[in-house]
Amino acid sequence: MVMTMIKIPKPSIERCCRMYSYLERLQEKGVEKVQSRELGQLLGVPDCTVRKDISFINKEKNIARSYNVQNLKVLIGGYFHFDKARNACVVGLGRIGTALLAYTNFEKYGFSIVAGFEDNINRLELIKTDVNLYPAYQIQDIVKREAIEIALVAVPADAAPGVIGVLVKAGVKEIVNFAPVVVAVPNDVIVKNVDFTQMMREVVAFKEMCVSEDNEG
Amino acid sequence: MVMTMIKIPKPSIERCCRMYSYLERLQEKGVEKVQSRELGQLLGVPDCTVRKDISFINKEKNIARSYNVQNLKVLIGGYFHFDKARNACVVGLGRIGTALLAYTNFEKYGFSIVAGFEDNINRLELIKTDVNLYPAYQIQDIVKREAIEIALVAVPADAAPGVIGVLVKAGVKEIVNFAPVVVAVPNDVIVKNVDFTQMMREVVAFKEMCVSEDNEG
DNA sequence: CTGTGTGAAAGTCTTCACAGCG
DNA sequence: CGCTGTGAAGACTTTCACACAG
Repeated sequence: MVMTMIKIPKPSIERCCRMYSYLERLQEKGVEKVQSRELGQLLGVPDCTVRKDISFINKEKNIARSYNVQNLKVLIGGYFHFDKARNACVVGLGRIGTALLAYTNFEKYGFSIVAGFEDNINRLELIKTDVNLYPAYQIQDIVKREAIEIALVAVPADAAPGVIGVLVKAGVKEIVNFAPVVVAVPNDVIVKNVDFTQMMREVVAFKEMCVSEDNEG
Repeated sequence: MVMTMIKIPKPSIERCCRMYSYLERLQEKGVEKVQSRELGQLLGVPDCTVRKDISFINKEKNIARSYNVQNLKVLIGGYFHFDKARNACVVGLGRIGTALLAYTNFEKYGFSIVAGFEDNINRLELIKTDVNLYPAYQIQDIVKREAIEIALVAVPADAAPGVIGVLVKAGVKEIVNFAPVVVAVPNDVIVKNVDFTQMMREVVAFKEMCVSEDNEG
């Protein structure tokens, strides 16, 4: 029942995601309180921006001397539904794909990789993992059967549009795309592109332009 | 001799980087002309934004009927110095690190991976690659000897601050950090964080907020 | 006195709208 | 016409600055 769907700025959403990760870490360390200043330092923004971000989400104002780590985490997590576990799959099991399959942090933070897909049947045999692997033509079936919400796409550039098309048809609405191409999708589907060459170029360009910034998602 | 250092917006820089990749691909395909509309479609922005982006860079106005792919690529590449080849290294040769070592696109687009570093000597022996590998304590020496400008950091979270500190001391000013921590650096150093869990959360959050956007770097 | 919450001001980025060229 | 280039308008984000709480 989301009724207070006040427009919250996109950069603000990104910062909240990062804040959430940081809060998890603080919680693991047993830290109980945190201030907007500290969070701001981490995010590379002033404290007032952090407070503003939180104010978009927090609709009950009890002005205190600092934030309770646990409460703030629950607030953000509840708002974006990070509290709910989600199933994901990896498509394309080359080096990047298998690295993702083995990436242990996902489980820890509420994402379960429940399937891996690969076109090349020979390669399927060779991969050692606990995750169930399937040939690519089974994407539709397995996505539905396993209630997969998120796909990590790590296929070659020329295969990406086809694969993403199939995923979208299967009902996947959240995609992280490691192939260096931009693929058009319906606008209820969110794609985040992670192109390594692109990233190196951006780092170079920012350096050339002297656009420093404390950090960046 | 950059004298016209007019402030160019950061999002604009990012779009230029993506535009550049796209222009490379068009050039490979032998396409000669491209219009702002088409570039805009790719970037998920209107054509006027593309033209504006280009106008920040382009200081000679010859109004024509479309852009020449080759010229535009040279213009952007020249401005951000993408034309110059750059040396990079990978630090941390776990799964992600070795995937990066093997990532063939870098060479193709002007980045040479000239070194890999790893703490665990046993692992060093096992990795098959053409890239020269070194134990981590040699970072300083090799960075200088090989004139390494860029580092891809793929070590565990708790090792990242230390490693990044060493890299910075060695003179590396451009870092892509795959460890899920934000590390403070001097502000002439650019760090781009690539945190997979973070990305999945952002995709989820955007979806929950119905913040669609045609695509995203 | 330290730190949060927030309306309003300032700043940044995007889009409009139209001149000008082919 | 169709498309580029761009000042100016508009939209969006961030930061300020101060009320308020402990």
